[in-house]
Order: sequence, then structure tokens, then C-alpha cells
Amino acid sequence: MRTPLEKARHSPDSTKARTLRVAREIFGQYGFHGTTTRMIASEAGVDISTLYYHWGDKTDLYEAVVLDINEDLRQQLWRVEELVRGRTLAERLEMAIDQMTDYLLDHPEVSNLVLLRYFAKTRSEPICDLRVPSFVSNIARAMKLAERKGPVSAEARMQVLAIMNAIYNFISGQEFFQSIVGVDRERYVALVKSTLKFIFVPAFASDPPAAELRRCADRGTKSSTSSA
Amino acid sequence: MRTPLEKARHSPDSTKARTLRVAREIFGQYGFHGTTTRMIASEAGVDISTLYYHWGDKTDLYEAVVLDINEDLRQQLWRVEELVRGRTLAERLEMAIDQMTDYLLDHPEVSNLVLLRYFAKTRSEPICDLRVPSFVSNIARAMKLAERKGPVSAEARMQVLAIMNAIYNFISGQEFFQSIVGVDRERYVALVKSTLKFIFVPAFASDPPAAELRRCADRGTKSSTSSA
DNA sequence: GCTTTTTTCCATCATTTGATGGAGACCTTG
DNA sequence: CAAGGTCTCCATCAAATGATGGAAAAAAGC
Repeated sequence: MRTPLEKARHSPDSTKARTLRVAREIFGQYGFHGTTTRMIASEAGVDISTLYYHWGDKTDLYEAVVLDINEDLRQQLWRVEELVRGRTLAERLEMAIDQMTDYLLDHPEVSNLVLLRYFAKTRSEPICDLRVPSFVSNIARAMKLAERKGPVSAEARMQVLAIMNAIYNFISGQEFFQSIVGVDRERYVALVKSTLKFIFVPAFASDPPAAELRRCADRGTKSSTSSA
Repeated sequence: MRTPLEKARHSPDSTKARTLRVAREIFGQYGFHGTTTRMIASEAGVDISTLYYHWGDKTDLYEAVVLDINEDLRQQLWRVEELVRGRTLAERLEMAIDQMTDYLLDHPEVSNLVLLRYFAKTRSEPICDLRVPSFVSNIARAMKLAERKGPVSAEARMQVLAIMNAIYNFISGQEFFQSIVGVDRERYVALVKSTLKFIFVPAFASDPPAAELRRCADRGTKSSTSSA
């Protein structure tokens, strides 16, 4: 409990913390320019002046949101890494897909904010960065696409980005995609997981030497953590 | 040459057409709320009043941009469909990836606008829709993930969305991802294509060398286009 | 209980932004 | 050229938006 941000993270009922939580949601839904300080203040049930008192100007608040998201994402990735440790590559992938999908469904503002940061420019210069670069390398190592200590190849980074983005897309695009696919929420969630596994498992599980053995041995023993 | 939009599309040097072209770019970069009519007017070298004279209010202009993008995308998808007709699934996939990647690199506003429409809400209600739903079905049929005439399954639609979005992401996220991966533009483009093929070809192609392995793995499971 | 500090809100300001009216330029047609 | 229409721009407005000062209220310290 040192910085104001950490303090707010740990006192979930305070006005300041509630404001930050609402700011995450609304910045995630409407993007930086699509969000007004009044929207956040009114949604949080706070006077707009109180918002400025706690968080400084709009840019400062946005920066706080990004840092907050960064921290949540780091913790979640670490949890997943622990969980999959020691499993085979295919198992690691399937479990990571299930875990990240469930996590992001509970916190859609995380993927919203990440994606909007990738794709939408800001009129003023960017403020503080997501920690994506180091996340990507860590995931590549955890997935054993790269050696544990050495540098991570460009190919491995691209593959990790492809996986992460595929998950983010299905989460943040849920409303849009669900209507395109024409299913209800429950079925959509199941489809997200099964589609991701359908796509990524063959790519990563089929070219190492053990592929043949795995494919024939694993018959009928697909992921036990999958809800599909 | 009937509607104003079509007219503008075909007279590329007119003030009106130039304004639309600039609007595509800027709406694509900054999103709806991040874009001001003054940004578009000044970038197009036009008085802001002239912009309103030609295109009505901001929402009307945005709608025109979306329709314009829709038409471009439809044409491009049709070109690709013709090109890949008669090839094997793996070939179709690889060619489509190459073609769409090159096309979108030349017109990044297309994928920018599509992605921002997926992921960013607008304060006012949405105006007119992308034609994504029908595009998705057509692609699924062209790729022969679905029967040519029948309905397209939810699984096939999700797979098509995954492919399209993966391409869009690498194009629109280029600036961000290129710095993460640490390569120059040329190498990035090559990596996009090779990574996309690395990921998607194994999932869909049962014909290449891996065919027997896949059959072995799939024995006793559902259809080859649906994962459990 | 009184002082000090922290927090909240009302009123208000300055700028940005969407939008328009009207004067003039330009262009076409006869 | 004259008349009518089309296009462009200057000046300007009204609303939305980011931001602040200062009074009141609440909380903390003693």
C-alpha cells in the first residue's frame, strides 16, 4: 500500500477505487476519446470535480487505468503459467486457452483496453505503455516456444501475439460475433474455446517429434478443463 | 454512377472524393470519437464548411465511409475467391492469406475501421452496419468449410472470423507489433504471412503430409471441421 | 471538543467541436 | 454576356467537454 494506485486497488469500496473501476469499464468500451470525464463521474455516482481531485486530469486517469490493467494481466498470466507448468505443449495450450477465456470473460475491459490501444490512435501522444513486450516473451518461454533463458525469436513472438489476439478478439468482439454466428452466450463461450483449440493445437502440437505419438495416444482424452 | 457515394468513388480527384478518402484514413486511425470534422477538412485541404456541404453531418460522413469500405472489401473478397477457385484447401488458404495481407497493407484503413467497429462502442447508436455476416458465410462457402448452398454452421463461421481477424490484427497492429517483435517493415510483412500460414494451414488442411496423423487423431471424433 | 486535514460538491471558466448562414467565386448553359 | 446553379470559404453560434476555485461537509488527529 504505497502508491495511490495500489491503495485504490486494495480498498475496493472507496470513492477513489470505485471511480477507477468505472473508468476501466468505460475507457474499455468507448476508448479514450469516446469517454468523457462526465460519463465516468456520473456512472461512479461522483461529482466530476471529485474525479479530478483524486486522479488528476483525464490523461492521468487513463494512465492509472492502463497501469491497473497491466498489473491484473501480469498476475493472471502468472497464475496460468503456474497452472500449466509441467504439462505437454498441447495441454498447456488448451489449459491456457480455457483459463484466459474465462478470465477475460469476467474482465472484458482488459482485452478491450489492450485492443483499443493496439488499433486506435490518440490525438495527443501516447502516455504510458502496456507491458505487452515482456508479457509476450514470458509467454513464449512458458509455452516453451523459446528457451527458458535465451532471447525469444521473432517467429515465437509473432505466434504468441497471434494466440493472445485471437482470444482478445473473441472476447471483445463478443457482441458483434455472437450475432453473426447466431448463438446464445453460453454456446458462444463454448465455441470460442473449441474454435481456438481447433486452430492452435494442430499448429503447435503437430510439428515437434512427439506429435505422432501424442496424436494417437491422446485419442478420446481431450482437455479435462474444457467446458465444451 | 447513381448515388453521390458512387460518384465520389469514381472521380478520385474531386474535392468530394478526396474528402471521403481522407475521412476513411482518419476515421480508421482515430475512431469515430477520436476524429474531428476539422481534422478531416484540414487534412483534405478543404474548408470545414465544404465538408458539411458535401457529406452532411459527421455521422453521415462516417456512414458513407463504412459503405465505401464495405464495397471495397466485397470486391476484394470476390477477387480472392475467383483466384483460389479449384485449388486444394491448403492452397486456397495460403493464397487467400497472401492476397488479403497484401491488399490490407495497401489499405490499412479497411481493417482499422472494421476492428474499431468490432471493439469500440459509439456514444450515439450505431448507424449502418458492416456486411460482415454475409461476408463470413461467403468465405466459409468459398473455402469449402460449408456446402455451397446450404446454411453455414456456427463452427465454420467462428473459424472464418478467426482467420479474418488474425489478418486484420496483424495489419492494424503493425506499428505496435513491429516494435514488440523488433523487425523492420519488410521482415514484418514476411512474418505476418508465414505466421498466419503456420497457424491456419495445419488446422484446416488434411491433405498435406500430416493427413494420416490427423485422421488418426480424429478417429472417433466429430466432423473434421468441428472440434469437440 | 477543537483544529487540521481530507474529501465532496456547486458554480463557473476556457477550449474544442459539431454545425450553419450568407457572401462571394466558379462553372455551366443559353 | 447574362442568368442560374454549384461549389467554396469566412465568420459565427451553441453545445459539449476538460478543467478549476472555493465553500461546505466529513474525517482524522490531538
